[in-house]
Amino acid sequence: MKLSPEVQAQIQTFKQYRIDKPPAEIVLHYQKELQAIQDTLDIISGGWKMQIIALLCNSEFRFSEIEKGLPSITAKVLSNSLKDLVQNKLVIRNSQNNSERKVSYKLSDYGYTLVPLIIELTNWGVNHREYLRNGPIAQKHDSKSP
Amino acid sequence: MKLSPEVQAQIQTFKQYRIDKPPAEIVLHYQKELQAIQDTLDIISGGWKMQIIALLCNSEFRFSEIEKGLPSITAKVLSNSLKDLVQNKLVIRNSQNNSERKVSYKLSDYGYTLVPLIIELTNWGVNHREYLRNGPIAQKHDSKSP
DNA sequence: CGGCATCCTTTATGATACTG
DNA sequence: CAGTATCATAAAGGATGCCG
Repeated sequence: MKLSPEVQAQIQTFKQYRIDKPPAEIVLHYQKELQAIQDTLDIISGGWKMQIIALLCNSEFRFSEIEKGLPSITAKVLSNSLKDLVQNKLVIRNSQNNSERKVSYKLSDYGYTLVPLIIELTNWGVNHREYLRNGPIAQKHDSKSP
Repeated sequence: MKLSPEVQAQIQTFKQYRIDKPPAEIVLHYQKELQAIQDTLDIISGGWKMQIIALLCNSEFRFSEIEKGLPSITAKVLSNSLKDLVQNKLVIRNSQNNSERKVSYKLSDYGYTLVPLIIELTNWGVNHREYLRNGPIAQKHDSKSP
């Protein structure tokens, strides 16, 4: 686990910021944040949505291309996920010359606002693999060595 | 939707970076990233985990305090979630003087590595509420006005 | 090709009750 | 207080087949 200095600072801020109140009030104080987290997760979690979005970040894909790209997804789940994403305005469905035979999907501008989140998800996942491989001890040594 | 200049730059980078390859190869190229995203989501999604973590960021809580803090969670789900989180080394379970009557949970150092993710989840959720309220048109005007 | 309909299995969650 | 056990239900996911 190598954390960038900014992230370490971010974490330190989080750790040091303490509200001097009983738990119940702390909870109250963070209601909105917790709700926001839930809102986001409701949209992106649940199956494959985030992977689909991550794929679409990089190119426009057709239905079957996504299907092949995410090998263990089924047509039904993909279909449902895409429908949700389109409804949430994150993804744009393009049926070329009205033929249902040639449909492609791409991220909307709004969809691209998820980029920072995608980056964090990716980073953490990559780090986590490392963490699992190296064992929990690895981050013990001094991080200041040049 | 107001996006910070850095985020806008980030998004631009993402949008402009294109691999000039057929979709199948793009997919191949991103396999590892997609896997990482999935890994992360496997750990944090599924129920209430992220909210629990977000709560624990701010203080040490006892079981019943979390239960009250997340009003619609049930003891069973909380119990399972905590067990998973402890197993993934994100949360530390503290049973004071071995009495099962007084147990508290807090984030581990490793758990704190989720902070950047929590921030992004929160940000996006907050923005999304705004987006839903203002309608999708709001981000149309020039972002450079001082 | 891009799906939807159907059926079936698996998982997750809820309600309720109970224990050390 | 901090859970576990049990039962019941809902929701998600897979398999298969069909259609425009």
